[in-house]
Amino acid sequence: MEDITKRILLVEDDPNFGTVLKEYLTINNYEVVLAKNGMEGFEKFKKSDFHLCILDVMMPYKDGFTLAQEIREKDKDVPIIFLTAKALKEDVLKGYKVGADDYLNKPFDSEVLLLKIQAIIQRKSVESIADSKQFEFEIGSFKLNSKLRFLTHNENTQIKLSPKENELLRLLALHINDLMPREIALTKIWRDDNYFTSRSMDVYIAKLRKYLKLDPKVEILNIHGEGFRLVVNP
Amino acid sequence: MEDITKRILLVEDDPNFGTVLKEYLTINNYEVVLAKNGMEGFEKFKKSDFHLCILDVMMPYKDGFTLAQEIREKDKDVPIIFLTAKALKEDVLKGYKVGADDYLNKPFDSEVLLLKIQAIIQRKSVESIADSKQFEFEIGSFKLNSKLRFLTHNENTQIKLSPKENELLRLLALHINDLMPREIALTKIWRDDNYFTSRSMDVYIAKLRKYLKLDPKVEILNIHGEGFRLVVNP
DNA sequence: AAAACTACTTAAAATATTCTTAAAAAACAT
DNA sequence: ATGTTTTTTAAGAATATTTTAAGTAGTTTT
Repeated sequence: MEDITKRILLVEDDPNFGTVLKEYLTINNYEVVLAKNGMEGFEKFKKSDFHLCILDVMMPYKDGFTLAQEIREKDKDVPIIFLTAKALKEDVLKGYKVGADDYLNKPFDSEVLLLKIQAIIQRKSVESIADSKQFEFEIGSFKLNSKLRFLTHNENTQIKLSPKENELLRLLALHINDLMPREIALTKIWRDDNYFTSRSMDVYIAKLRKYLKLDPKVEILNIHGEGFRLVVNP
Repeated sequence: MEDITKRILLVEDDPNFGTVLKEYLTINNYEVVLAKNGMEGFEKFKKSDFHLCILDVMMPYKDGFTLAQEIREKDKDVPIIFLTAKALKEDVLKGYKVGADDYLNKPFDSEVLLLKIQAIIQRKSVESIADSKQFEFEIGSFKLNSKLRFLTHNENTQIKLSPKENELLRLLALHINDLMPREIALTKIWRDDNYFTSRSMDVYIAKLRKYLKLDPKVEILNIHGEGFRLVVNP
């Protein structure tokens, strides 16, 4: 896990509460940018790169939901937490619809907020392993180019991969030596996790194993009931 | 992030309402155990492991509050939601005194219930982040990797573990040198505490003992009538 | 010391999951 | 439209896992 300090955009129109919360988060090792309304919040969001946004719902000019929508247009993944004084059902629903990751009613326990921040940032970074932009992998004596969809062995043998073969091998490579849960592959690649897609995946695992036979040190192990593990033996 | 479906104990004496609510929650991806009175509710609670309890307040023989108290004695953390037809202030107070996490008046909006369930379970799971995932353990000259489900001895022997073997050894390791009560393993791993699951557990203890023979300093002791103890002798 | 209960051992039976192969269906390209 | 590639479905075989059973051994209670 990378160890850079995480950057938080905090949009809160109450200046007292805003600065106190900023202080508190800063003490707890986050880098916080404070904006005092939706307008300013969006400007600051565009100018920089954040790991998390904390938005007050009730703000003059531009409320938290509208801001969230604008932010979502720019970045569909950044986690958003709403702060709100009222716990109206419509609001909570609206929030989740806009893509909230969490919801906190004021007054809230600051320790809970910290834990939530931690959990949400961590979850997103785990999820984003799969959406990583890495397209080239070394797997034993193989090289996988998952952009051009081929697998090369020792510079001389080139195997063309079908889209599914390619994505599956890439996902295995991203988790190399570690567990690649069935569920992840099914939801990311097949977009559906059921009996038949799972059988389909098995068929693809068999195909990949056939290709990978060229290097006896490379194998795909099954972890019964959990998923698969691409290992490169020494 | 674990993705197991959350288990709910629902105690409701009105059989019609009870089954409908159970259906509704099941559709929304919870695993629901329904009990039709306080007595049965407590029995079912003791036998398994739940993420949330939903208790009707007005029930013959044993009311929701009394049941909640008994549940609290067994587990001081499990979230409890009360369902009640009347919204008497004393009752609400009594409920919170017993350790309610939330209160819902019948008739209630099922969507609201879902949101509350979601929020409460999520909050609790964030709070318990500390006791979360320890996946690697040293047991004498063994190393247990309970994510990849194997037990290594002196770097050279690797033993694959089945899911139950793995969970049981992990639980023993979490209580190392200390008592690991039968009841805990049965409710956490087998999710049911009865004669047969207990016999099944014995079989697994025997399997683990066989593996652990490689290091004579490591043993699983039985504490008659109580449980087991994984000890590492000097 | 006998009775009653609890734990241990072993193996077979029952279940569940994965692997293999091939054909059918769908998607894509010419 | 037709051939090619890719993906899904199917079904039986092979494995892996879990439960059940039954006899034995050990502990506690009476």
